Amino acid sequence: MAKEPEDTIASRISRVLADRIVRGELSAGLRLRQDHIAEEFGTSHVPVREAFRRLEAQGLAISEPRRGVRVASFDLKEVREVAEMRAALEVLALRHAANHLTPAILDAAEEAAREGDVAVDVHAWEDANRRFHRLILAPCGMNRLLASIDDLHAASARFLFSAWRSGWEKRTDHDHRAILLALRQGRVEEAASILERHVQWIGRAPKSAQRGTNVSDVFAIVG
Amino acid sequence: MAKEPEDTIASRISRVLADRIVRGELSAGLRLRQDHIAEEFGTSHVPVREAFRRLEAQGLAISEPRRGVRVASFDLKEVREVAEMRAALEVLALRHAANHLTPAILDAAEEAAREGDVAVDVHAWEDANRRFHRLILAPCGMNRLLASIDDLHAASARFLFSAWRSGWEKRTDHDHRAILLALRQGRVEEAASILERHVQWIGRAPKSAQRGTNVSDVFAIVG
DNA sequence: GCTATAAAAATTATCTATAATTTCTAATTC
DNA sequence: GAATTAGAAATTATAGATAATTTTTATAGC
Repeated sequence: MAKEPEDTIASRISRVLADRIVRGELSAGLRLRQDHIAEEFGTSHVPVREAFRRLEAQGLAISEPRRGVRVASFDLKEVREVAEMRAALEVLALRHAANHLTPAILDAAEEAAREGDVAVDVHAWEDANRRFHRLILAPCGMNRLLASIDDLHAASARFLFSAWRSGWEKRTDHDHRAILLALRQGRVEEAASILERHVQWIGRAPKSAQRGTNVSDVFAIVG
Repeated sequence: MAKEPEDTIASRISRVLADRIVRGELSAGLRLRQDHIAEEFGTSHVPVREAFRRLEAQGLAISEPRRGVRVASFDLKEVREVAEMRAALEVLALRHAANHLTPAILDAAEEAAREGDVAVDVHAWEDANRRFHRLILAPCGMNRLLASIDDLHAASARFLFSAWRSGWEKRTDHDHRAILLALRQGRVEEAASILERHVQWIGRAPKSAQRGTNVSDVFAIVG
């Protein structure tokens, strides 16, 4: 019982590695050695290589032929790029989801927002945040779009975790509430425009560091 | 000499298979048997499996554990989804590219538009079309965004080829010209809005078929 | 003739082995 | 002591082999 969604060793490895990269347990630039990973998972390196191809496509690893795979690095420019892509795609998804949003879904999203507010660490906050966004976007029923958004969200979360490695301050997210309110009242375009601004905020720091700066120097209130 | 960009057998295989799928030589639903492909390329099946993972990420193939890989099918709903994603992302790219567009680039794009107008078949037209879009978007310098757009463009081209399998009528693309004119005169938002409408046109047929319809029943003047 | 079932063939997923390349280490030279 | 180079160790990419699963084919029953 408790069957996993995907069955192959390769997909399991790619999921675990993606999670570690996003959480910052594997830091940018680190070499991913196929034999070592194979040994850890008790497999040969063949499925490991397949997992690498997946991570590459997600933008979490980069592979140079004959020279191995390393954890992708990311600078502020890329974080902003991801934020803008997310803004564009989430707005699209929300417009299509709007008609299919039920009160039950909006209530669940409200609950996710509440959980974000009381989160005790950045991981709990991000988990609630991701649930919020997924809940209001999933009803669009556009699978390719949702998959892209998921990948971009992972990249954003990676930045979030790396920037917030130390310390966590509780705060209330007004944007999420404003989005829900607009949606409940049928003001879809207003919800979309708050969402757009909300997501674009990522990587826009108060005291903005310059290009090429290491990401962890910067702070951003993110969603 | 004449070194290819990527060196591994897996990447070569994935490029060739992607091209065949897009051109319709491998039709939707067809099983891709790793041993057969391995034999064709004179390799073992290991690099073939890696190529499969890449195609999967591009949305050109779907893989079911233990049951093999098949060419992804696509219906009108998915074509429209891709069109809307492309519209959203190309607009984003154009806004960022606008400041970096030189007269030389715009001239090259004009030339690509001209080549599209005189194309003798759908493949030549699509080639010119892709060059046009790439030329005006690439200067945005956002690699992840451009890679996503490329994948979406491939999906669009696949639809185009499947819809146009028989017959080709010459036609002039006014949108491309209008976009260039607006860009030359610095009216970026106007160019973006023409581009958005232009790309969204894909899959919007004159005599629109209903959901679940086979894609090749429908016609659309696409970009 | 059609459906169900069982055996055979084909196919996938993975492991082990190997050649080629890269990276690391240490000795040698200036 | 720093830079260079030669050799050793590690690593990648691919091939070949194998167990498990799925698909196909052929057969038996109705």
